[in-house]
Amino acid sequence: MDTFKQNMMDEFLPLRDVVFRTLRQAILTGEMKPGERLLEIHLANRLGVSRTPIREAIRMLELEGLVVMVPRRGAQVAQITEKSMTDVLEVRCALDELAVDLACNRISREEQIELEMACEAFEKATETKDIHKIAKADVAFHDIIFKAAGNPRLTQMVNNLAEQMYRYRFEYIKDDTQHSILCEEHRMIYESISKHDVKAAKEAIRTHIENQEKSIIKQIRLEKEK
Amino acid sequence: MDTFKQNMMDEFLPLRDVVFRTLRQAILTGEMKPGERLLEIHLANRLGVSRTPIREAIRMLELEGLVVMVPRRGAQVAQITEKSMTDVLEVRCALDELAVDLACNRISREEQIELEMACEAFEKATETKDIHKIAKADVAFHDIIFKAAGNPRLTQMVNNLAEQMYRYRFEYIKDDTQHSILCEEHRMIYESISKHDVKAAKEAIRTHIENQEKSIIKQIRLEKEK
DNA sequence: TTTATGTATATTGTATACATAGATGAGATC
DNA sequence: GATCTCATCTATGTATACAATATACATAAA
Repeated sequence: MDTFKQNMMDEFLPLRDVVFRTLRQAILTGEMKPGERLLEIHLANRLGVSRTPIREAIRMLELEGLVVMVPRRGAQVAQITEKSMTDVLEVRCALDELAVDLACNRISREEQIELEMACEAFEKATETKDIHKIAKADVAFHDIIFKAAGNPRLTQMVNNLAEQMYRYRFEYIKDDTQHSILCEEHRMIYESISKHDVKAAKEAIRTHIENQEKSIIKQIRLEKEK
Repeated sequence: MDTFKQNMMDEFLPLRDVVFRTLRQAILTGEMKPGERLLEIHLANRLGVSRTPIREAIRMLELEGLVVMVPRRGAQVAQITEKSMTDVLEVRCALDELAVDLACNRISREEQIELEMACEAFEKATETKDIHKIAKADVAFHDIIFKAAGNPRLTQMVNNLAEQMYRYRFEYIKDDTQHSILCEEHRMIYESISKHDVKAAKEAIRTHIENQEKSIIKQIRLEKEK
């Protein structure tokens, strides 16, 4: 929970936002386990703030679906089931398809270049075997697509969904037998968008997401056995 | 703002949720205009509660995109531009397509019957010319599709998006020259889903949403002129 | 006349205090 | 020994008090 201080330093934000980020991170990284209760006073003492910003942060987490409220018992970290994960992925896939569709039609010359560079940067990153770096390069690649799609609302929604799979992300990227496949998929996506080939681009992103889905499902089943 | 008492009676909810619903309704019905500030004490006095539940409700509205926060100046009702509306509709269309796609594959025998009945109920409703009734029947029809799609996450997201167009909904339904077209569209959707014809169903729902979009855009331009 | 500065005020941000419902546990009764 | 009752305790829900900051207005200097 020492990310609190980092988030604190980062910017000049209201405490609620700092708390929100801190708790979200804790949930997404698995530091706070599903079912775990979020006791307000406890968190307040822990983070050195009053209950007010804690409560406001919980309201935000609730809307994001990361915690669920039990009446008169407060908040607890939302359970993650295989079903809830495939539900999220179904939606995410549809939104990612929309994003590449729009990007095909709206991408600018500059963005095309950015996308190509991001694609290459990702390949380079895989060579380093540094999973944080790889994850970052991956996000950067997809972000350019969203920017090119020119629909902030879409971007916001996909980001929120993508975040929910954060905790499985690293497991996926760690598996370096997958790296060449990932690079290939990125290249396919980049090329189809460049050629404004909507059909191919959607196909490519779908494959990309579906592969991720398989990996995540595998991970969930593995955890369940434990 | 007297919907507050109604919401209050409705159930045994925390005040924050009552306030949330009340404010959301006020924004969606246009009672609170875009750009209007949400002054906490003001609202608290008006609704007869303290600032705490008001603040928590504002956090929720913020996440839903209905209000925007200006640092140290508080919340104001989000502006609605033609762009923001088409952004929402683009996403909504993609999600609705996903919904019918899933529904085609997952709909049960009972749900098929429900859908047929809802389709007929809608036709009957249009004959009454009672726009509230028509709107309700329309929602019911689409709700069955979401239920059949079997993805609660998807349902939640579409509902949120659909809500944002609430204020234009009535204008759309009021235009009774459109009623026969609406019925026809619903019938197309119902039949394609019944036949598990994914392609046709997606085509049908897309047409349906695009028609709505045209109507909404027209409405926005009309308001702009004033 | 314009700009800068100081002060008052309004409003958000944060902390704390009080009220109430639900959980827990001890003791009594059957 | 089991169950029921009541007291107590814990945590949330709500209200209020206090702090910090932005805005507006007025006044003074350039």
